[in-house]
Parts: sequence; C-alpha cells; structure tokens
Amino acid sequence: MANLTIKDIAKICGVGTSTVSRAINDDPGINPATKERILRVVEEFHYVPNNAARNLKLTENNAIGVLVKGLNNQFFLSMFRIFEEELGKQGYTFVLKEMASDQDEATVAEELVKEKRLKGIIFMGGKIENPDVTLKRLDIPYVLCTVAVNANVRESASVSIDDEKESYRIVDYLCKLGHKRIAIITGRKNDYAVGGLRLDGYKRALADHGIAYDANLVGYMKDDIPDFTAKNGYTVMKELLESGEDFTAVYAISDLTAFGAYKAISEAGKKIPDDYSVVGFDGIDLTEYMTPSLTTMAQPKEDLAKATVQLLMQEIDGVETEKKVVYDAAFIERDSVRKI
Amino acid sequence: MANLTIKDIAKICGVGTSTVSRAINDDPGINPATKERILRVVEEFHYVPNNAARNLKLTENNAIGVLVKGLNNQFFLSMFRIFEEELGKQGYTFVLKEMASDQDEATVAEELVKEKRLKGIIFMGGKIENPDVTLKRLDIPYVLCTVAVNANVRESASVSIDDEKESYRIVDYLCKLGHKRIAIITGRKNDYAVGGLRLDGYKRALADHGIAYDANLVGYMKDDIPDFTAKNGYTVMKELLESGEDFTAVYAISDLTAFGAYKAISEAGKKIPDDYSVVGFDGIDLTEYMTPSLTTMAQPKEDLAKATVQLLMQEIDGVETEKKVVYDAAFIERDSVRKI
DNA sequence: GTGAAAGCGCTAACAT
DNA sequence: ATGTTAGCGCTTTCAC
Repeated sequence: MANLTIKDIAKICGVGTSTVSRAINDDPGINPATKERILRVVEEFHYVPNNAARNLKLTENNAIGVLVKGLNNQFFLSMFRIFEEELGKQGYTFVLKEMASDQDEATVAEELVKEKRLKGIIFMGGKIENPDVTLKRLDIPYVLCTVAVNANVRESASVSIDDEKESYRIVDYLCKLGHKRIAIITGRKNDYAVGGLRLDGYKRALADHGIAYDANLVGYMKDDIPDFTAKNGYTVMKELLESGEDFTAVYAISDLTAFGAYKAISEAGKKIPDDYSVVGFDGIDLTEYMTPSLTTMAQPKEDLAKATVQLLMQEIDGVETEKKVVYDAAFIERDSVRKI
Repeated sequence: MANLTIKDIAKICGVGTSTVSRAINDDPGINPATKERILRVVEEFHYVPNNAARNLKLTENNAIGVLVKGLNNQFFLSMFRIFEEELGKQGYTFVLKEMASDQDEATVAEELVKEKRLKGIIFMGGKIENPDVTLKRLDIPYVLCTVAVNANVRESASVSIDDEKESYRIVDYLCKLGHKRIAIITGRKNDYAVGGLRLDGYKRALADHGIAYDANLVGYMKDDIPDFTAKNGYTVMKELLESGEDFTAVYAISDLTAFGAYKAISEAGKKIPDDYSVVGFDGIDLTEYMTPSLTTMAQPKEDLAKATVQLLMQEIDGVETEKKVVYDAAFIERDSVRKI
C-alpha cells in the first residue's frame, strides 16, 4: 500500500487539503457532514498523518517531555503513570524519552524540544552538573525531579527529597535503637549523586551519636555489576559478612540492594532482624512483600510527581514560584529491624 | 537564545545551507577545512538540527522501532539493552515507543514508521489479534517478539517460547515429584494471551497425569490490582490459603506473582517448600535472591532478543526465512520445590 | 568543493 | 464553510 498523504485524501474526497486537515484535527469550523465523509475515507484507506511534517509545521504542541537515563529504576517507572495522568488533566500529552548514560541531558533535551515543539520538560533522576547554565539554552520551562543538584542551584526548578537528611534519619533511628556498629551498602565509589548524599547522611548521624566512622563497615557497590540491583547488594553484603567485622545493622541505600542483602544474610545462616537489622531506601512495592517486610524510607512518589507537574505548569504560565520543592520521605517501620 | 536553523549557521559561516548540512552529516564530499570551520560555529552557537525536519525530508533512516505496551514488565526491560546492542552492531539505531494499553498497535506502529522513516519494527509482548492482516499495511518488515499469536499466523515473523508447552513442563515436573493437588495463580479471567496459554498447559499436564481439574485450585489475578505484580500474587494466594482447599504446590505464572505468594505463605505460618512448593515463570533476576530461591521457567532473553534482530535483518534484506522461531525455555531447579 | 533551489507532508493564514 | 498557498527546517539533486 502506497504512503498516502493528506493530498491524496483531499483528492479522493474532492476537497482541499485544509479541509482534510480540519477534519482530522477536530477543527470547529467545519461542516459536520463533510467531516464525517472525510473521516470515513481516512478510515477506509487507513490514512495516518505524518507526525514529522506535523511537528515541523506546528508552532506549538501541548506536549511535555520526560527524560530519563535508563529504564531500570523501578522507582522511576512507577512515576511515569502519575505524570501521564496529571499531565493529561492539564491537557498535555506526555512524551517519554530514554537516553543512554553517556549522552548529555542538555543536548538530548534540546533535540527533543525542537523535534516535538515541547512546552516543557521534566528531567528524572541521575545528576546534572550545572543545570542553571547547561539547561538555560533550552529556553522552555523545565523541572528537575529527584535529580541530585548542587545546593547553589538557583534558577532551575526542582522537586525532590533531601537525601542527606532522610539518610540521616534512618541511621539516627538505628542508633536510637541501640545499634552502634552499623554497616552501609552505598553507591559506587564515584557516585556523587544519591549515593554520595545518602552516605553523607550516614556519616553525619554516626558523628552526632558519637560513633566513629569505620571504613570497614562501608560497602560500595561493585563497578562490574549493575548499580542498585539485588545482585550487587548480595555481593557486597556477602563480603561484609565474610570480612569478620562485627555489626548489628545494615543500611542499604536502595530497596533492591537490601533485597540482595537479605539473601546473603540468610545464606550465612543468620536471621533478620535477630542477627542483623536491615533498612532500605525508596519504598518500592516489593518491600512490603519481603519476609520479613522491609523497613524503608519511602519517597512520596505521588507528591513528587504531582508537584513536578504543578511546578512545570506554573513555569509555563509564567507564574513566579518556589524554585526548589523538597518533600519529606515517609519512614515505614516494618519487621526488619530490632532494638538492641 | 533564539532557535537557530541551518540557514543561520550558513549565514554566519558565509556558506550555503547544503555545505552546513554536509558538515553536520559527515558527508565525504566536503573540504575538511570548511567542515572544521562550520563545526566550530555549530559548537559555539549550540546549533541543534531539527529532527522533525530531518525526518520529513529523509527517504531512509537506519532506525528500528521497538513497541511495547506498558513499561512495567521487568522481563521486557531487560531485553531492551540487548536489542539496542544487537541493533547497534548492525548499524541501526533503536527507537523505543511505549504505548497505552488501549491503543491499537497497528496504528501506533504506522505513525511511528512514517514519523521516523523506520526500516523495521519489533513488537513486544501482549497479544495482537490478526497480525497477518492488521500489520500488513505497515509495509515494512516487522517481528513479533514474545507476542501471543494464534497458531494460524503464517506471514508474520515471530520469536517466542511455547508458553503452553513450557507451562506443561512445569506442572508435569510437579506431578512427577508426587504433587497431586496443584494450585495455579494465573492471569485475569479474560487473559487470552500468556495467561490463557499457561493455564492451558497446566490443564493438559494435569490431564496427562490423570488428575482431575479442580476449579477451586485456580486463582485468577484480580482485576482491580495491576497484573503480574507481587500484590496480586499475595492477594490471590491468601484467598487460596484461606479457602481451606488442600494442596501441596502452587504454580504462579509469573515470578513477581510467586514473590507475592511467598509472603502469603509465610504469613500463614507455613514454610516453603515443606508445606507448599512454589514455582514461578519468566526467570527474572530477582528469583535467584528470593529465600528460598525460586524454581522457575526462564525465558531465554538473550536468544529471543538476538533471534528477533536477526530475523528482522533478514526480512529487511529480503531473505526468505523461517517465519516462526520458537525457543525452549530453561527450567531452573532451585529450592522452592520438594518431593512428596 | 560548493551554492541555489526544489520539495518532504503538513498547518494556518488568507481568500473566497 | 472551504480552497489556495506559503512556508516549517532540512536534505539532496543539479549546476557551477
């Protein structure tokens, strides 16, 4: 079947191209009868408009882009649904764009903006070096959602939790329960995004409780295993266990990592929480179904997503607003931690 | 910053637009010095070409589209990486397109093909009614990867496992181990895709072992909870447990569902595999780290993905080939099943 | 090696 | 209410 264009349809219907355009775009100023007739032909011949041409011509498009690095993060995935829904309520469509980890977010964003005539863009996760400068040339509104940013970012709107603080709360909680030797499974050695922030919180809480920081209790995720996975958690936990170091609790900076740690502990013939207390981070659905159910710091997905959309809408409407929205995470006490 | 076009760059450099086009597209017939000069200006002014215009003009584009319904399937996600890699080796880029569950795959595919001038397209998962007819109008090569298709599909290339057969193997294995009362947690009542196929295999194995099919041992996933999730598995398993029915094994048609079942069993104060043997399906990474590790039927991701790409390449090259490639799944015996 | 110009398929003035 | 037409920004002949 040949590739039909709007011209072909116009010819078949004996009308002008603009009339066809009006029919397929629900333009009000068109005779319902003609519209009906055209739509029937469109249907019959399976005419599908070329979006490239449409995007090229369009001066505006009620679409918002969402940019993510990698699709392996359970936590991000669960937020897309909310974005789509919230954006829909505001009359916007949602364009998801996955980018490779070696690509530059500013460039990919700019390409997408030009291609789709986006009204705004949401960046999810990872780390963006100098958003105020690198993203300025986008010249459309954008919001950073759960992106690790430097404290001195002033012009970029962002929505997130305070990773350092929430991490502190976890370790503080463990200390108050009497734990003195607390291991951590943190990001890779060179992780200056959430991994670094969460490690900072761990250190500060320890210091506040007068507990000396012990490098032997810090397990960095392995470079040769994907980040934040059960496998990495398992491997690091196993090393920690075999190191002979003494500890009563382990804080894994992601839930999946904690899941892997569970396995290493069980294989070592130890029990949670009797021998080791375990805490995770993020609050993915899975944690509720682990045995014992995992105590974790849940990110308020719903709030984060809704606030991101709201902030973006305000930026689009030119409303001056709070640039930096920080939500509290919700600590969920379950069955993986005990008092000493 | 204004939106630069190729014309602006041409003007700045004092050359024609075609020369700029040649520079940014690595065209061989251009003076290296001019090219260098232009590229420097491009860099300096952050010129980013408009892909919509490019796609519109392009007559061909070495790109392959991958279409998926929903992004919540762990198993699919792990295949994207392989697709991207394999496609890259063949000189193709990879365009991921997520579609809503209420959208028609043929239409979305056609839109994408027109917009991006795709050379081929891969459909992942779900169910496609009459691919031979509905997808014919794409008039570019396509491959169905792990899509549930009717047996009488002749013209559409497809790569998958035999869900019915592998399901049979699982139940057969359980029977041979002495299990006579085997529960199943299957898809929703109206699931005629993998859910239906896997349930068929269960029934056939039972019959072959002279075990009467007992509808009370069949738990359908709940409509009001997302499919194939731990939560759904937990809920259904709990009902099964509370029903008072007697059984010694449960076969969950997806690993995550089995994960939820673990929790329900543990909450009931029962042990796996002593009280209940559990088997899953798909072989996602998580299963290895469950306690006890889950016996499951692993889909050969690597093989499926590579074969999909290979088949697509052959279709593109016009090579006549096998239309239907079926791989064996790999049964992984672990610690969640016992002999009766 | 480089530039001028046509045109990809569509939308949005502008006429009628 | 509908048709005509001018581009959107790019690539690609075709001259030079």
